[in-house]
Formats: sequence, structure tokens, C-alpha cells
Amino acid sequence: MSKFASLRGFKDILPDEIERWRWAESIAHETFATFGFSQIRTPVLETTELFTRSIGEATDIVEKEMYTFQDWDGKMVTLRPEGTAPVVRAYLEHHLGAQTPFWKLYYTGPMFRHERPQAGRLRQFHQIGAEVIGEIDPRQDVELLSLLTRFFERMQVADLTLEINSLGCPVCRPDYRAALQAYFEKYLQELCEDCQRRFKTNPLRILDCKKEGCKAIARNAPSPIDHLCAECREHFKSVREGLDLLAIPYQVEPHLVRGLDYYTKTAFELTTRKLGAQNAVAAGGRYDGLVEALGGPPTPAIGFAIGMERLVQLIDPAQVPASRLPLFLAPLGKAAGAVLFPILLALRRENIRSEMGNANIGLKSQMKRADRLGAEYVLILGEDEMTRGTAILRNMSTKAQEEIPLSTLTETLSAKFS
RNA sequence: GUGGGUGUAGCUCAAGGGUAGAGCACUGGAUUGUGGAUCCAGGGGUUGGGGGUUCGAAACCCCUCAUCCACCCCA
Repeated sequence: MSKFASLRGFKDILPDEIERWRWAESIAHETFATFGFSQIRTPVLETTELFTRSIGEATDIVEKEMYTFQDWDGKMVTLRPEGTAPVVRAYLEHHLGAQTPFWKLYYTGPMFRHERPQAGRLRQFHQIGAEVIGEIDPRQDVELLSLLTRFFERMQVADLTLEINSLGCPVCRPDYRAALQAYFEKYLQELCEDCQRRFKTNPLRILDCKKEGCKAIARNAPSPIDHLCAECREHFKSVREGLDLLAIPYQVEPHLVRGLDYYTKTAFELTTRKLGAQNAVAAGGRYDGLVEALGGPPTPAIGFAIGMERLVQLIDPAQVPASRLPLFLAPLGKAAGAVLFPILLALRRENIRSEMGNANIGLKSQMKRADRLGAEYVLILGEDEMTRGTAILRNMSTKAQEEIPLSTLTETLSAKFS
């Protein structure tokens, strides 16, 4: 055990895993651009109030999971626990809404929540998120969901379920909440301890309880969809019709609840059975009230976030394009090393990926190393070749070898490998 | 924050009071200058840390730390 180790819930991402990360990120950049999104990068540190205002004072995130501390000047600051509030903050701070009516933005980066780590849950985790600000049309919900499903399609991640629900709006949610409380009041004694607490703080959460007793009671609870106001009902209907039109499979999940206060109307999750208890790989929804809550004009918006660690676990490593090494230079002895070293740099100047062995160790070891690096060709230069004024180029898969004159070595190699 | 599991070689794991082991990986050799396969050899450990019981502890007890899984919650 080394003296220092990373903090609990904080993980190193090592080279063998990074291939999958980079592949996911590059597909994300491509796909999001295809759908008309621009990237935005916001700081990881923000004023604490940004999150308490947006996420909600009574949520778990704000109550017990934020990395909050006092800065040297006395200001309370927080490592961002999620990406939406900072994006909206930037949108307002830079008056983006005044320039064009609506924005499609995406971001990637680390988020921080002080939770107990478990499978698929870390204290520093990474998200790719997308936000569409300034459009109420249900078609926008559909477009965003089509982006989400398209991305996972390109990642070749299968067996995902898109669950959608409507959480209503400030007009209809209080009604629904009251109806829910009226219903659960009859069974209050039969609910679990947690749900008895939820009854007061957030009755919607009872719908999400995993205990069998509560599940049974919740099964007959009033559905949020039956209590939507006319506008929300129409919106939800249009979203479903749009998904049908695009043949995007989904499941209406009346018990789907979101943990952040700012969500309204459409809410959704992309879930899998392959990740244990933390089964959501992506989630999001509408937040039509957030921009206004943060001091801007009434502005509808919708977004989602993808959990990178969870996504990476679902990626089949075989799908990731392997990075190959075209050429490995194997010099035998000091003189050969002196010849090949400048050639190595010349090749790299031509952007030819190449690697060179240690001239002081045996050919066998160098071959072994070349093989491990996945080299397609090995260039061998020993004493015999030096006197002949040639080098041997070995094809590692066919084992065929050819001699190349030293006088034209650089030209021959750069022509062959560029 | 609560509960349970697990900490032994770089990795995966044996040894359940009596000399710390195997497989894989690594290094070298069989092949004085040719990779993957095979065979042989070698290097590597204060058994997570601390304390206790014992003639003797990797093992039993206590504390602590780490880690995993689950609850909670969420990406």
C-alpha cells in the first residue's frame, strides 16, 4: 500500500479505461454538433446560493451532499453538484437570451456530491449534459430525447429503457400533491418509516419507494397524469405523439420522480439492468421555472445529463476503435541507435506514430515490447545491416521481411506510413 | 448518515493457531540477432495499520483505516 491514496469516492481513470472515455466523448461532440448544440464550459466552483436556490433547500443534495466551504474572503462556495444551474447562471450573466431567442448548449465535466460511494456512485463523477433554453414547444422535448437515444445508439449500448412521465407545473402540481396526500393518509400506519417522513416532505417520493408494502399501496395511488392541467396534459400528449412519430420506444412511468425541485412537465430517465442499484445512465426533464427563479425572465427550458462512469461501464471495449502502432524501431547497439533516433523524430514530424526500443537491450526483448505495443511493422537495424547499408522491415502479422537502403530510409518509411 | 461483506505478491485468490502458497503478469534462459505458443529458472510479502490473547497469530479478540455491496438518494 502506497503512502497516499485518492480520497474516498474519488477515482483515477487509468489509460486502459481512458480509451473508452475518449471514444464516448468524441461521439458526444459529433452527435451534439449534429443536433445543433454548442459547447459551454463553466467553472466547477460556484457561489453556494446558486445551488440552494435552484436545486431546492429541502433536497438531499443541498441538505447533506454538497462540498461547501468558506473561501478565504468569507464567501460560501460550492463544488458544483450538477451542471444545469451553472449553465443557466452563465446564460443569464452573459445575456445570451438577448442575442438569440433560444440556445442549445452542452457540457462535459466533473460534478461533486458527498455521498456514500457504491456501485455506479462516486463523489466526483462526470456528466455530459445538454440544455435547451427558451423553447416551450413539445417538439423540443422530442428533439432532445431523439438526441439522447441517438447518442446511445451510436455508443452501441443496448437494453436501455426510456421512461417518461409528466410532473405537472405550478398550476397542477399542488392539486396532485394534495390528492396524493389524501390517498396516502388512509394508509399512513402501513407505510415504512421513510415514507411516513416523505408523506410530509415530499409525498411524490412515496411512489418511488422500493419496499414491497409501500409499492403495493402506491400501485393504486392517483397518477400524476390524471391530475395534469389542460396545458400540461396537452404537452405530454404531444411529446408522446412525437416519440411515436420518430419510432422512439418509451414507457410511461407514472411513478418516475425527480430529485431536484426545479423540474416541471416532462421528466425522463434512461435506465439499464446492468448497473446494479444505480440503474439510471441518463436523466433529465423540463425546468420551465428555473431561469426565472435565478433572476431571469420567464424562460422555458429542458435538459438532461448522462453519467459518464455509468456509460463507460456499459460500453463494450471491443466497439472502441483500437489505436494501432504502425511502426516500431529496433536498434541493436549504440551506433544503430544513433542512426535511428533522428529518423524517429523525422517520422513524428510527419505525424507518423512510432516508437523506438532501447539499443542496449536484446532484439528479443525489443520484439516482445513491439508486439505488446501492437506494432504492425518493426524496423530492425543491427551490425550486419549497418555494414550492408540497409535495415530490415518486418511485417509483424505476416512475418515477411524486406531490406531497405539506409540512404533512402526516411523517405521510404514516411511514404509507406503516412 | 445506517447495515452487511471483504482486506494475503503488480492482478485474481488459497492457506481457519505450527516453515506464507498457486495461477496470471514481470525478468532471464531454452533460440550468441527476431514477438505471440511451450518448457525451465528467477525476482518479488513487515498477510491494510495499531494493540491484545498465545510458547507460537495471516488465522482468535478489540480498535482503526480502506474498499465493495445495499439502504437512502441519484448521473
